[in-house]
Amino acid sequence: MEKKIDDLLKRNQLSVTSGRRKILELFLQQGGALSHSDIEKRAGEKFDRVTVYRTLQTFLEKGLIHNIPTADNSIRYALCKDDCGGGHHQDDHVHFICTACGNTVCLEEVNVPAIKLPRGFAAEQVEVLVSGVCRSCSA
Amino acid sequence: MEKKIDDLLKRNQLSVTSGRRKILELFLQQGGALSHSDIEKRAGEKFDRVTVYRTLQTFLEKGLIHNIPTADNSIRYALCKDDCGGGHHQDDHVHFICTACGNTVCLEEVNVPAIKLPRGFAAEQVEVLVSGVCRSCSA
DNA sequence: AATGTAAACGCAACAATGTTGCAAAATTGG
DNA sequence: CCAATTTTGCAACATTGTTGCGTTTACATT
Repeated sequence: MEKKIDDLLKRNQLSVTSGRRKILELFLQQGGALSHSDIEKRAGEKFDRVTVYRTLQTFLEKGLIHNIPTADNSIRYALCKDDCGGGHHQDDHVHFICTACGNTVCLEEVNVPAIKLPRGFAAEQVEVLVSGVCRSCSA
Repeated sequence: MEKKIDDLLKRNQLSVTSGRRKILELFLQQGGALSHSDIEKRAGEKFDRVTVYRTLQTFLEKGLIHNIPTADNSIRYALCKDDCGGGHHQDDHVHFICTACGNTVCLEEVNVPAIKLPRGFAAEQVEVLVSGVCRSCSA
Protein backbone atom coordinates (compact mmCIF):
# COMPACT_ATOMS: atom_id res chain seq x y z
CA MET A 1 0.00 0.00 0.00
CA GLU A 2 2.68 2.41 1.11
CA LYS A 3 4.69 1.45 -1.92
CA LYS A 4 1.73 1.62 -4.26
CA ILE A 5 1.07 5.19 -3.19
CA ASP A 6 4.65 6.30 -3.61
CA ASP A 7 4.80 4.66 -7.02
CA LEU A 8 1.64 6.44 -8.07
CA LEU A 9 3.17 9.78 -7.16
CA LYS A 10 6.51 9.13 -8.79
CA ARG A 11 4.93 7.82 -11.95
CA ASN A 12 3.24 11.21 -12.25
CA GLN A 13 6.35 13.25 -11.61
CA LEU A 14 5.22 14.41 -8.21
CA SER A 15 7.42 14.65 -5.18
CA VAL A 16 6.38 12.42 -2.33
CA THR A 17 5.09 14.36 0.64
CA SER A 18 3.08 13.31 3.65
CA GLY A 19 0.08 15.39 2.58
CA ARG A 20 -0.12 13.80 -0.84
CA ARG A 21 0.40 10.36 0.63
CA LYS A 22 -2.39 10.89 3.11
CA ILE A 23 -4.89 12.09 0.52
CA LEU A 24 -4.15 9.22 -1.84
CA GLU A 25 -4.51 6.84 1.07
CA LEU A 26 -7.96 8.25 1.80
CA PHE A 27 -9.03 7.69 -1.79
CA LEU A 28 -7.75 4.12 -1.78
CA GLN A 29 -9.45 3.37 1.53
CA GLN A 30 -12.72 4.90 0.46
CA GLY A 31 -12.92 3.24 -2.92
CA GLY A 32 -15.43 5.79 -4.14
CA ALA A 33 -15.39 9.54 -4.51
CA LEU A 34 -14.55 12.18 -1.93
CA SER A 35 -15.43 15.83 -1.71
CA HIS A 36 -13.07 18.47 -0.49
CA SER A 37 -14.77 18.57 2.90
CA ASP A 38 -14.70 14.78 3.21
CA ILE A 39 -10.96 14.94 2.85
CA GLU A 40 -10.57 17.80 5.25
CA LYS A 41 -12.53 15.97 7.91
CA ARG A 42 -10.86 12.61 7.50
CA ALA A 43 -7.37 13.99 7.30
CA GLY A 44 -7.85 15.43 10.76
CA GLU A 45 -5.98 18.45 11.99
CA LYS A 46 -2.86 17.36 10.27
CA PHE A 47 -3.15 19.39 7.10
CA ASP A 48 -4.05 22.91 6.20
CA ARG A 49 -7.16 23.52 4.13
CA VAL A 50 -5.07 25.29 1.55
CA THR A 51 -2.88 22.25 1.15
CA VAL A 52 -5.90 20.13 0.39
CA TYR A 53 -7.09 22.58 -2.25
CA ARG A 54 -3.69 22.71 -3.87
CA THR A 55 -3.13 18.98 -3.72
CA LEU A 56 -6.46 18.23 -5.37
CA GLN A 57 -5.67 20.83 -8.02
CA THR A 58 -2.32 19.21 -8.68
CA PHE A 59 -3.79 15.72 -8.84
CA LEU A 60 -6.40 16.94 -11.30
CA GLU A 61 -3.80 18.51 -13.55
CA LYS A 62 -1.63 15.43 -13.50
CA GLY A 63 -4.60 13.21 -14.16
CA LEU A 64 -4.48 11.14 -10.98
CA ILE A 65 -8.06 12.08 -10.20
CA HIS A 66 -11.09 13.32 -12.11
CA ASN A 67 -13.97 15.32 -10.82
CA ILE A 68 -17.62 14.45 -10.74
CA PRO A 69 -20.32 17.10 -10.99
CA THR A 70 -23.05 17.08 -8.38
CA ALA A 71 -26.27 18.91 -7.77
CA ASP A 72 -25.34 19.97 -4.25
CA ASN A 73 -22.49 22.36 -4.84
CA SER A 74 -19.80 20.00 -3.73
CA ILE A 75 -17.69 18.51 -6.47
CA ARG A 76 -16.52 15.00 -5.77
CA TYR A 77 -13.17 13.64 -6.83
CA ALA A 78 -12.28 10.08 -7.64
CA LEU A 79 -9.10 8.26 -8.56
CA CYS A 80 -8.56 7.62 -12.22
CA LYS A 81 -7.72 4.27 -13.63
CA ASP A 82 -4.11 3.76 -14.53
CA ASP A 83 -4.61 4.62 -18.17
CA CYS A 84 -5.62 8.19 -17.40
CA GLY A 85 -2.21 9.65 -16.66
CA GLY A 86 -0.55 12.65 -18.20
CA GLY A 87 -3.41 15.08 -18.27
CA HIS A 88 -5.72 13.33 -20.69
CA HIS A 89 -8.48 11.31 -19.13
CA GLN A 90 -10.14 8.16 -20.24
CA ASP A 91 -12.92 8.15 -17.71
CA ASP A 92 -15.98 7.76 -19.86
CA HIS A 93 -17.82 5.74 -17.29
CA VAL A 94 -21.01 6.31 -15.38
CA HIS A 95 -21.05 7.79 -11.88
CA PHE A 96 -23.49 6.51 -9.31
CA ILE A 97 -24.66 8.48 -6.28
CA CYS A 98 -26.38 6.46 -3.59
CA THR A 99 -29.29 8.27 -2.01
CA ALA A 100 -29.11 6.00 1.04
CA CYS A 101 -25.48 6.08 2.10
CA GLY A 102 -24.48 9.19 0.19
CA ASN A 103 -21.49 7.55 -1.44
CA THR A 104 -20.49 8.26 -4.98
CA VAL A 105 -18.79 5.54 -6.96
CA CYS A 106 -17.45 5.10 -10.45
CA LEU A 107 -19.10 2.30 -12.37
CA GLU A 108 -16.10 1.53 -14.50
CA GLU A 109 -17.91 -1.28 -16.26
CA VAL A 110 -20.79 0.91 -17.45
CA ASN A 111 -19.91 2.99 -20.47
CA VAL A 112 -21.61 6.26 -21.22
CA PRO A 113 -23.90 5.91 -24.22
CA ALA A 114 -23.52 7.98 -27.35
CA ILE A 115 -25.89 10.93 -27.34
CA LYS A 116 -27.40 12.10 -30.58
CA LEU A 117 -27.60 15.88 -30.52
CA PRO A 118 -29.58 18.28 -32.68
CA ARG A 119 -27.89 19.81 -35.72
CA GLY A 120 -25.28 22.38 -34.84
CA PHE A 121 -24.30 20.93 -31.49
CA ALA A 122 -20.94 19.21 -31.18
CA ALA A 123 -20.33 17.01 -28.17
CA GLU A 124 -16.89 16.95 -26.60
CA GLN A 125 -17.60 15.22 -23.35
CA VAL A 126 -20.53 13.39 -21.84
CA GLU A 127 -21.14 12.96 -18.12
CA VAL A 128 -23.74 10.55 -16.81
CA LEU A 129 -24.83 10.79 -13.19
CA VAL A 130 -27.15 8.13 -11.92
CA SER A 131 -28.70 8.39 -8.49
CA GLY A 132 -30.46 5.60 -6.67
CA VAL A 133 -29.64 2.83 -4.24
CA CYS A 134 -26.31 1.10 -4.42
CA ARG A 135 -25.51 -2.55 -4.01
CA SER A 136 -24.46 -2.32 -0.37
CA CYS A 137 -27.57 -0.40 0.64
CA SER A 138 -30.09 -2.53 -1.24
CA ALA A 139 -28.76 -5.76 0.21
CA MET B 1 -44.82 38.52 -21.10
CA GLU B 2 -45.89 40.39 -18.00
CA LYS B 3 -49.05 38.37 -18.00
CA LYS B 4 -47.28 35.12 -18.69
CA ILE B 5 -45.07 35.63 -15.67
CA ASP B 6 -47.93 36.46 -13.35
CA ASP B 7 -49.86 33.46 -14.60
CA LEU B 8 -46.90 31.21 -13.97
CA LEU B 9 -46.70 32.39 -10.38
CA LYS B 10 -50.41 32.14 -9.71
CA ARG B 11 -50.64 28.71 -11.26
CA ASN B 12 -48.12 27.58 -8.68
CA GLN B 13 -49.85 29.18 -5.72
CA LEU B 14 -47.22 31.83 -5.28
CA SER B 15 -47.93 35.44 -4.49
CA VAL B 16 -46.79 37.87 -7.13
CA THR B 17 -43.90 40.03 -5.96
CA SER B 18 -41.46 42.16 -7.87
CA GLY B 19 -38.54 39.92 -6.93
CA ARG B 20 -40.17 36.79 -8.23
CA ARG B 21 -41.30 38.60 -11.35
CA LYS B 22 -37.80 39.85 -12.02
CA ILE B 23 -36.17 36.46 -11.62
CA LEU B 24 -38.67 34.72 -13.87
CA GLU B 25 -38.15 37.48 -16.40
CA LEU B 26 -34.42 36.80 -16.37
CA PHE B 27 -35.00 33.10 -17.04
CA LEU B 28 -37.37 33.83 -19.89
CA GLN B 29 -34.98 36.34 -21.43
CA GLN B 30 -32.01 34.05 -21.10
CA GLY B 31 -33.67 30.96 -22.48
CA GLY B 32 -31.04 28.74 -20.91
CA ALA B 33 -29.88 28.13 -17.39
CA LEU B 34 -28.72 30.64 -14.82
CA SER B 35 -26.58 30.27 -11.75
CA HIS B 36 -27.22 32.07 -8.54
CA SER B 37 -24.50 34.60 -9.28
CA ASP B 38 -25.80 35.18 -12.80
CA ILE B 39 -29.07 36.19 -11.30
CA GLU B 40 -27.52 38.37 -8.67
CA LYS B 41 -25.52 40.25 -11.26
CA ARG B 42 -28.30 40.72 -13.75
CA ALA B 43 -30.89 41.70 -11.21
CA GLY B 44 -28.71 44.64 -10.28
CA GLU B 45 -28.76 46.25 -6.87
CA LYS B 46 -32.46 45.89 -6.63
CA PHE B 47 -32.66 42.67 -4.66
CA ASP B 48 -30.97 41.27 -1.63
CA ARG B 49 -28.85 38.17 -2.04
CA VAL B 50 -30.96 36.42 0.53
CA THR B 51 -34.08 37.05 -1.50
CA VAL B 52 -32.48 35.40 -4.50
CA TYR B 53 -31.56 32.33 -2.46
CA ARG B 54 -35.03 32.09 -1.00
CA THR B 55 -36.78 32.67 -4.29
CA LEU B 56 -34.78 29.97 -6.06
CA GLN B 57 -35.48 27.61 -3.19
CA THR B 58 -39.19 28.33 -3.44
CA PHE B 59 -39.22 27.88 -7.20
CA LEU B 60 -37.43 24.56 -6.82
CA GLU B 61 -39.93 23.31 -4.27
CA LYS B 62 -42.88 24.38 -6.37
CA GLY B 63 -41.36 22.83 -9.45
CA LEU B 64 -41.03 25.96 -11.57
CA ILE B 65 -37.34 25.32 -12.03
CA HIS B 66 -34.99 22.37 -11.81
CA ASN B 67 -31.32 22.37 -11.07
CA ILE B 68 -28.48 21.18 -13.21
CA PRO B 69 -25.31 19.77 -11.69
CA THR B 70 -22.03 21.21 -12.86
CA ALA B 71 -18.38 20.48 -12.38
CA ASP B 72 -17.50 24.02 -11.32
CA ASN B 73 -19.28 24.33 -8.01
CA SER B 74 -22.06 26.51 -9.30
CA ILE B 75 -25.40 24.83 -9.72
CA ARG B 76 -27.41 26.16 -12.62
CA TYR B 77 -31.16 26.48 -12.61
CA ALA B 78 -33.50 26.30 -15.56
CA LEU B 79 -37.22 26.75 -16.06
CA CYS B 80 -39.23 23.57 -16.21
CA LYS B 81 -41.66 22.79 -18.93
CA ASP B 82 -45.29 23.29 -18.07
CA ASP B 83 -45.87 19.66 -17.16
CA CYS B 84 -43.46 19.76 -14.24
CA GLY B 85 -45.61 21.54 -11.71
CA GLY B 86 -46.47 20.50 -8.19
CA GLY B 87 -43.14 19.26 -6.98
CA HIS B 88 -42.66 16.29 -9.26
CA HIS B 89 -40.47 16.90 -12.26
CA GLN B 90 -40.58 15.50 -15.72
CA ASP B 91 -37.29 16.86 -16.91
CA ASP B 92 -35.59 13.80 -18.25
CA HIS B 93 -33.81 15.66 -20.95
CA VAL B 94 -30.16 16.24 -21.70
CA HIS B 95 -28.32 19.36 -20.56
CA PHE B 96 -25.75 20.97 -22.80
CA ILE B 97 -22.93 23.21 -21.59
CA CYS B 98 -21.20 25.26 -24.27
CA THR B 99 -17.47 25.53 -23.71
CA ALA B 100 -17.33 28.61 -25.95
CA CYS B 101 -20.05 30.90 -24.63
CA GLY B 102 -20.48 29.24 -21.26
CA ASN B 103 -24.23 28.94 -21.61
CA THR B 104 -26.12 25.95 -20.38
CA VAL B 105 -29.29 24.92 -22.16
CA CYS B 106 -31.86 22.20 -21.85
CA LEU B 107 -32.15 20.04 -24.95
CA GLU B 108 -35.78 19.20 -24.44
CA GLU B 109 -35.86 17.12 -27.59
CA VAL B 110 -33.05 14.81 -26.51
CA ASN B 111 -34.14 12.17 -24.03
CA VAL B 112 -31.79 10.61 -21.57
CA PRO B 113 -31.01 7.02 -22.54
CA ALA B 114 -31.74 4.09 -20.27
CA ILE B 115 -28.63 3.02 -18.40
CA LYS B 116 -28.08 -0.62 -17.68
CA LEU B 117 -26.53 -0.94 -14.23
CA PRO B 118 -24.73 -3.84 -12.60
CA ARG B 119 -26.71 -6.21 -10.35
CA GLY B 120 -27.72 -4.65 -7.07
CA PHE B 121 -27.89 -1.07 -8.28
CA ALA B 122 -31.30 0.56 -8.68
CA ALA B 123 -31.52 3.78 -10.69
CA GLU B 124 -33.93 6.46 -9.59
CA GLN B 125 -32.75 9.37 -11.66
CA VAL B 126 -30.36 9.86 -14.52
CA GLU B 127 -28.65 13.13 -15.39
CA VAL B 128 -26.81 13.61 -18.65
CA LEU B 129 -24.47 16.55 -19.05
CA VAL B 130 -22.97 17.10 -22.46
CA SER B 131 -20.29 19.71 -22.98
CA GLY B 132 -19.12 20.97 -26.32
CA VAL B 133 -19.92 23.75 -28.77
CA CYS B 134 -23.47 24.92 -29.17
CA ARG B 135 -25.31 25.87 -32.31
CA SER B 136 -24.82 29.61 -31.94
CA CYS B 137 -21.10 29.28 -31.34
CA SER B 138 -20.35 26.78 -34.10
CA ALA B 139 -22.12 28.88 -36.72
C1' DA C 1 -61.46 51.17 -1.12
C1' DA C 2 -60.07 50.06 3.69
C1' DT C 3 -58.27 46.50 6.79
C1' DG C 4 -56.36 42.39 9.01
C1' DT C 5 -53.39 38.49 8.35
C1' DA C 6 -50.01 35.86 6.47
C1' DA C 7 -46.23 35.82 3.42
C1' DA C 8 -42.12 37.87 1.62
C1' DC C 9 -38.42 41.04 2.06
C1' DG C 10 -34.18 43.53 3.67
C1' DC C 11 -30.79 43.90 6.93
C1' DA C 12 -27.31 42.31 9.94
C1' DA C 13 -24.63 38.97 11.69
C1' DC C 14 -22.64 34.81 11.06
C1' DA C 15 -20.70 30.30 9.03
C1' DA C 16 -18.58 27.93 5.42
C1' DT C 17 -15.92 27.73 1.35
C1' DG C 18 -12.40 29.17 -1.82
C1' DT C 19 -8.13 32.26 -3.15
C1' DT C 20 -3.60 34.65 -2.86
C1' DG C 21 1.08 36.15 -1.19
C1' DC C 22 4.89 35.15 1.33
C1' DA C 23 8.13 33.13 4.48
C1' DA C 24 9.48 28.65 6.54
C1' DA C 25 10.11 23.81 5.84
C1' DA C 26 10.61 19.65 3.22
C1' DT C 27 12.00 17.08 -1.00
C1' DT C 28 14.97 15.97 -4.61
C1' DG C 29 18.99 15.67 -7.56
C1' DG C 30 23.76 16.29 -7.63
C1' DC D 1 25.58 16.68 2.69
C1' DC D 2 24.25 20.81 0.08
C1' DA D 3 21.90 23.84 -2.96
C1' DA D 4 17.88 24.62 -5.78
C1' DT D 5 13.23 23.94 -6.22
C1' DT D 6 8.92 22.59 -4.63
C1' DT D 7 5.59 22.20 -1.15
C1' DT D 8 3.59 23.68 2.99
C1' DG D 9 1.42 26.60 6.67
C1' DC D 10 -0.12 30.85 8.02
C1' DA D 11 -2.57 35.04 7.58
C1' DA D 12 -5.47 37.85 5.33
C1' DC D 13 -8.97 38.27 2.29
C1' DA D 14 -12.98 37.36 -1.07
C1' DT D 15 -16.98 34.87 -2.15
C1' DT D 16 -20.83 32.09 -1.17
C1' DG D 17 -24.49 30.33 1.68
C1' DT D 18 -27.49 30.48 6.21
C1' DT D 19 -30.35 32.26 10.06
C1' DG D 20 -33.17 35.43 12.98
C1' DC D 21 -35.96 39.27 13.25
C1' DG D 22 -38.40 43.51 12.48
C1' DT D 23 -40.59 45.86 8.55
C1' DT D 24 -42.97 45.89 4.33
C1' DT D 25 -45.87 43.91 0.87
C1' DA D 26 -49.51 41.10 -1.18
C1' DC D 27 -54.03 39.28 -0.91
C1' DA D 28 -58.63 37.89 0.73
C1' DT D 29 -62.44 39.74 3.04
C1' DT D 30 -65.21 43.08 4.28
